Amino acid sequence: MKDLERELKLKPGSFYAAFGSKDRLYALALERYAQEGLERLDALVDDIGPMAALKRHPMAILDYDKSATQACMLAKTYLELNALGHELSHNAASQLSRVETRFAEIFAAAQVKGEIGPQHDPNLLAQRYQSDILGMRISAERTDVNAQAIAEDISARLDRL
Amino acid sequence: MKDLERELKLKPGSFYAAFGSKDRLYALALERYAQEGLERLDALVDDIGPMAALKRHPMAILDYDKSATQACMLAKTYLELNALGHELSHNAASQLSRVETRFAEIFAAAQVKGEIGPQHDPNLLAQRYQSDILGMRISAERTDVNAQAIAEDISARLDRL
DNA sequence: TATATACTTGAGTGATCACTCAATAAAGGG
DNA sequence: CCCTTTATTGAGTGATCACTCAAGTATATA
Repeated sequence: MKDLERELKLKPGSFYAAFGSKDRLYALALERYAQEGLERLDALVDDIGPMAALKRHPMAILDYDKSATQACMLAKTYLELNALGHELSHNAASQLSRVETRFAEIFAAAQVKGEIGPQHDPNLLAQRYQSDILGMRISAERTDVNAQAIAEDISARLDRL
Repeated sequence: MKDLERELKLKPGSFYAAFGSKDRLYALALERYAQEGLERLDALVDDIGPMAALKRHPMAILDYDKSATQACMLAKTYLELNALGHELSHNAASQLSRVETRFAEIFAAAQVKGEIGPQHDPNLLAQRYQSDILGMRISAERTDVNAQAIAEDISARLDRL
């Protein structure tokens, strides 16, 4: 809160008039975070098609704003607050599901275009893909792990579907 | 601390006499956590060999103590405390590296036995494997994700090396 | 200009945090 | 049995947390 007050140049009273509470603003931040991530993904799909977008997405995540924390804000929030039984863990969980659903839609689109065999379940592919990305993003925050190699491997694995 | 005092039946003074500080005990807990995980892994290797152990390990993690939090304590600690610049994030990071190193050794052993082709780098395989497991363990903490399917997929992928 | 309305201010509130320490009790040695 | 040492106790400390609110300032309307 101190950091926010300084950066936003809002005294506590103004902050609470504007946002209601720390948690309310945090919920908004979670939503925007997920929204912007999805927009970048959708832009990729529009540019290069569903399968190519899924293959490119992991590396795009690593390239995007290297200065910021690499691990997923939704996952971090979920893990941290689920353990405490905090309300906001539900927000984080539903945003994660929202992203997962979009992944599934893109896998399904790739399947329709024949880029993935019809034997695969797009929902399972999406869960595995999201799991891979969460792992990669944790790894990317470590200094002694080659996250690029992991991103490349995630992409390479999509070729073998 | 309240929880610890209640469970350990130690008043604050006794706690600090015994453990020094909250962080000192936490460091011990991180070490034990990593140690016990490695011991279960090594037992698996002894029982069924390196490659079979790596294939079985993901599902074994999900089976072990389902009542507890599924996400990796080392990863959770690292993510949470690295963001705050906290000392203990280094402890968590080095325990993660210790586990990663053990994975690499097991991959190397599998390679010696001819269960994995010689073109693979055991260190990279270990990083990707650990990343997969961290992702799986996050997914396992979500109620709407089929973590078993992810575990099976991690194993299945090892067959294609 | 006069007055009503909206926004801003920052000292202050109660709760909780990790932690301390003087007092007390228990254990061990001669 | 006394005395030294070691362990336990729990009220209390200062720091920090999210948050409040009465007072002050700016803005809009008549």
